Amino acid sequence: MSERYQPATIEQKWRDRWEADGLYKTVEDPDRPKWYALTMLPYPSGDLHSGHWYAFTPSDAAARFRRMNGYNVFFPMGFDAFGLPAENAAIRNNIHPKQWTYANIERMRDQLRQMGAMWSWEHEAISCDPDFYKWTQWFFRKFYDAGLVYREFAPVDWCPSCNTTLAREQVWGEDRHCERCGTPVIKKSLNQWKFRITQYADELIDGLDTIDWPERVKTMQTNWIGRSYGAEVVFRTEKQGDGQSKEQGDPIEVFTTRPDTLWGVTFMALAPEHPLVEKVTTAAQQAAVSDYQTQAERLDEIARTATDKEKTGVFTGGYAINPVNQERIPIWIADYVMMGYGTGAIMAVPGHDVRDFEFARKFGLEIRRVISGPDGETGPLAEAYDAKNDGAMVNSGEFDGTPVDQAYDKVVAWLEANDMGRRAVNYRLRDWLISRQRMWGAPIPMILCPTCGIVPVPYEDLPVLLPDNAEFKPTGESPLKYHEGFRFVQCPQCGGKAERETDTLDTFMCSSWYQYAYITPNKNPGQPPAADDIPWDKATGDYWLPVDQYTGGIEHATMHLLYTRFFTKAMRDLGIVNFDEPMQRLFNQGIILGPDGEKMSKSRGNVVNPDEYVSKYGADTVRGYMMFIGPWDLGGPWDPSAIEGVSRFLQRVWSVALEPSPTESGATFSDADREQAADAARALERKLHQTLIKVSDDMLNFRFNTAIAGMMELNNQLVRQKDSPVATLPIWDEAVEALVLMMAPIYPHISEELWHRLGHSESVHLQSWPQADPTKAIEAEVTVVVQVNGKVRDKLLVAPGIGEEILRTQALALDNVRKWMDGKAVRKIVVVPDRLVNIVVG
RNA sequence: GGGACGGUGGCGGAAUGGCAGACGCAACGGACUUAAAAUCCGUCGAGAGCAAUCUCGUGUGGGUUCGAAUCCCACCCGUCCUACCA
Repeated sequence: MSERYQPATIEQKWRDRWEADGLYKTVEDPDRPKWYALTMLPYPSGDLHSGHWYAFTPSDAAARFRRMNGYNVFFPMGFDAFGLPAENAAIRNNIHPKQWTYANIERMRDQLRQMGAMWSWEHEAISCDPDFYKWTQWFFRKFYDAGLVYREFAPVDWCPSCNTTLAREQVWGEDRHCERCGTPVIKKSLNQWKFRITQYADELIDGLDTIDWPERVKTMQTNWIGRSYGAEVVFRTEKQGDGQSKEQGDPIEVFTTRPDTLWGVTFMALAPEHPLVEKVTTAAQQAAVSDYQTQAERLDEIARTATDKEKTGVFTGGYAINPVNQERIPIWIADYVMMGYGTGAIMAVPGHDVRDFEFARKFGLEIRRVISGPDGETGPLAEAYDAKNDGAMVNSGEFDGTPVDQAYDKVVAWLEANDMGRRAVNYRLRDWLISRQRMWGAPIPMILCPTCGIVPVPYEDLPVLLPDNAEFKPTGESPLKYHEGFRFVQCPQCGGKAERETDTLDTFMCSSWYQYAYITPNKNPGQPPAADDIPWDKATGDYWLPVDQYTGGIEHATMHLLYTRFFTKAMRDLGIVNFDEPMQRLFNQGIILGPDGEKMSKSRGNVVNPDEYVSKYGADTVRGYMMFIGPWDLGGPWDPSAIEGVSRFLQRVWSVALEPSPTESGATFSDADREQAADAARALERKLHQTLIKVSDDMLNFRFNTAIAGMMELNNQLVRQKDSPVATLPIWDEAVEALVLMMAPIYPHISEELWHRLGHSESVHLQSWPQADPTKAIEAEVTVVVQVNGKVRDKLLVAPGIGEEILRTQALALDNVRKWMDGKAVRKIVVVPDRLVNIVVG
């Protein structure tokens, strides 16, 4: 009797051996197709949790599967190590964020190794290493030189709890809260650095067609960028003082998606903070307007309750002239107009826009119909009519009668010809705000000189190092501002006294290029990054890039996944890479929940610590369980009892593979037994090849749950025949070995142990994936269902590929079928070969 | 308000136009055991029947089809995303 499966005794042994043998070291090999498999890197928070196991172990299985299928796989790992938790821990425990972070990395590296994944640790990259962030700063500098960076004094989103500004993408939900801590953001006006991501808006949408990413992410990015086609129309304000005058004053640009409704404009509305408000407001309305502006500003500062959508606004007393018909229309201010979208001013068409309609009705403004109804109605409107497909223009002068589907083109052409406006595209996307007022990030390599203005730190002076002795006071300004040695410098241009920028870079900047850092991490250690260099060894990068398969959570859909695409496009334009998209394929795994089906959280007390399960069942069982719960993209609750199933499966495989064959145990078989075994052997061979087909397909498509089910079925068949003469035949060993090979990607330790115990000396992870022979998978007999009027009444056991005529005849001869036909006339017989016969009578 | 995804046994799920419930968990019955655990064998959608077998059954209602969990239409419910986007 061989001993039982004891994961504790084999798992550590094999991990040590793999490392000693350099089994997972990456080498370039021009003879094999390359495969760059990348998993979103973790933040070194201190402990590996269930979510890490759920994200990392299936992606490891997929990478291992590729490797067994002949790919030269690059599978690196690293740490996204800058960021707020380190700084908060620093404040709490009075320990430098650097110490806290590196201690956590040590700890997490050990925990990660327990997973038994095939990461090539020699390519590890850590974003807070100076040899990493010198390149992050280099990118900032390159982008600055290319005109993709600018500094702007403008209102920005500020998280009062994190004490820093946030990018638009980091502000979530209807209450506009901080993505990290949940605190509602407020507005502040500050000098901030931004990336011109909007320059790439079109390409960021259109490029989605060229990559194999989930539709969901593509939709989210497309909506986030929010491209809409329309027109810019220039209205002019009426000069102050003379109510009758039609003289034109200041231009007010508006963006509209419906230029064909221009004749229905009955008022204008400006965002409360629109710069022209001051100019158009009359003395009589000044007090009311100021009050409203103060109130609107307060609304930004208080948590917004967007549920209350009652329209508010105030008349400025000013008027504008509608360029298409010279009508004089009142200018209002209203907080439903956003300064951050379009031009911050709208032409209001109450007849055909719900919001304008509500506003007009509340304030008694004119509601005019300029598009006829679906049945040609031209009468007054009881509600806003948003005509898109039917109707025609009315009350619109020379355009009356133009059908709406032609209206846009005709009106825009006319506007352009008469210099009143032009075709325009508008985006919801804002430029990426990258300044953070915190110290645990890469310093922005800029110097502000009273004489020369903004001066970038010269390449040869990079990196701008973070001081190890900075205070970490969260004051709302970067703590680096209080570090005099850091803050005060000589201007590199004039040599005079100057100050460093003390803000640091958004950590999303580090993760925008980390996939490139893995290629040759920490290139030229200790050396400044040269302007004409790139952050990795070019030849190695040419071999591995771009990423073939990326996996990670969907929560980054409009943050990291958008930023890294922007980065790659900007890099391409700088000649750093020669492709358009950083990641060819993307798979989003789901979220692992607590046993109660709720998101795991300390406050709920439903956090599952994977380490407990690893020490009880072993890493292989936990890996298998993660993949067996259900489809990987679905996630789901951690069910502590269901893990038993995977554990039992591994136990059974262990004994099936290692227990002595029946004859070795002293059993004897008669000739008759052996004859019967021949049939059973063919059945086993069939099952084996059917399983190979199924599991190969499932593994390729991340369907680990059904792949595991397939292996369980094969193993169940082996268990049933363990004591029969089949277990003495060559097919038995073939099936057992193939099962062990199929298990290798998901269960790397036990498969290695079994492989060696089965008499092999080379690692199972260097073997090729077992190939299915489709001819051996064909069933000897298939069950053909016989239906009468669509209901199953009997079954036929026939040889596969049998002719339709024979099937028809045999089906009609069945007793049960004749009974249900009840002597009625046959109207039709549907035959699907190898599947069913349906006899339609009546 | 808009968008996406989903709704199948007690539970996780399988089946993407052709035998609904693979695989696993839980439960129940049995073997082994002094006993328990572990292991092994068996049962396991609901209802009727001694049985062969029959009826019903994939959120609800309709439709297409010889045939629908699967395709189409309408609705209900759930989850996530997004939101005064002009």
